[in-house]
Amino acid sequence: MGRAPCCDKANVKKGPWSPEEDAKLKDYIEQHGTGGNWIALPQKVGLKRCGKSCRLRWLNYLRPNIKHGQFSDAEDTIICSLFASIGSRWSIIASQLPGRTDNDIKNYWNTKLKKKMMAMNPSPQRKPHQSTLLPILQSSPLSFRDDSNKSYCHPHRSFTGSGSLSYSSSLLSGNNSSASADSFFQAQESFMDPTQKCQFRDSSSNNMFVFGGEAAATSCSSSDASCNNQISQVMEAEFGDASFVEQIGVADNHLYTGVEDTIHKLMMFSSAGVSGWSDKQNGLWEQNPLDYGLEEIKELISTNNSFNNFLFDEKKTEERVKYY
DNA sequence: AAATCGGCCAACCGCCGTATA
DNA sequence: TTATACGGCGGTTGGCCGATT
Repeated sequence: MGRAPCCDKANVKKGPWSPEEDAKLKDYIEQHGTGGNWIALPQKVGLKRCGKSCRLRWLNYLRPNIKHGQFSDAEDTIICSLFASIGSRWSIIASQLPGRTDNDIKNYWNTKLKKKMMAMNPSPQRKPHQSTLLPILQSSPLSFRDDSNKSYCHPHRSFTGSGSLSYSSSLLSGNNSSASADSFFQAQESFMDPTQKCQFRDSSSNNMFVFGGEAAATSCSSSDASCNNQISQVMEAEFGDASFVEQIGVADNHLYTGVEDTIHKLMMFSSAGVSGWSDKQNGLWEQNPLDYGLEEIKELISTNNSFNNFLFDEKKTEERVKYY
């Protein structure tokens, strides 16, 4: 036999929470905690609510340090890069944005950010060097730095090269955004040594991103330096340029290893396609993975159990978002 | 001033994996 | 071992509110 029924569905209140209900729930949890049992909680608190409803209210609204309101450009960037990598795994994405809830991010994506992206890319037939992410990156207070203090920037581009190299804001802030976009990515592609690592730091959040070179290559278990080029090809197919940024770590250690692992596997996945590997026995690939656009990749992620397992099972518990 | 529209967001719904009796 | 509740998640809905006509 199973457990007793959780609550009398006919006698639970639905709809918006009153300030009195909020206060009751908040006071109780602050004094006694949840007790690890949400279903029993409403009765203890004296609320005619379903336990699930209490849980949601607490997690999305009442718990401490919840951030409401405007998302920063840095947050936009993180959301976009993670969405591109792992799709609509809102809880994982939320784990990278302290104070934000999965519900918040989901709403923000569905109502604003997605439209922002669509507006930037009205046609699915994107031109080369037309980046979905660029305008968001453009609006971020970015600076680039050379990880090894060695200058590898293009000599004719306006970077400065000693230690902390600052990216010229003039490239990003031009009136003609598409022109500056092209300039930006052409510049990046031309100066980047594929064996080197290029990082940029979002100064507002102190998040560190890495694209290109060794960082990506060493994330690839095959130690194949071409891995990085291959992930670039995948990203190029989707974004129209090879400059899509892989977030492989953040300075404040908020990034879960599970996410890193997912991105790592995404790289392996792209690498596998190039090397001719396929998993048709499992029905995983019907075509060379490099022939998939990112939307198709995300579709695969969301619908194909094999791929889902491939991406997530190993570190499932690590990926679970900790709300407390 | 009233009606309509559209954006925003809190909350609900339903599914899935896990825990438990 | 099995049936069922629980916890968690993503998708969707519906009401509120400000902007526009």
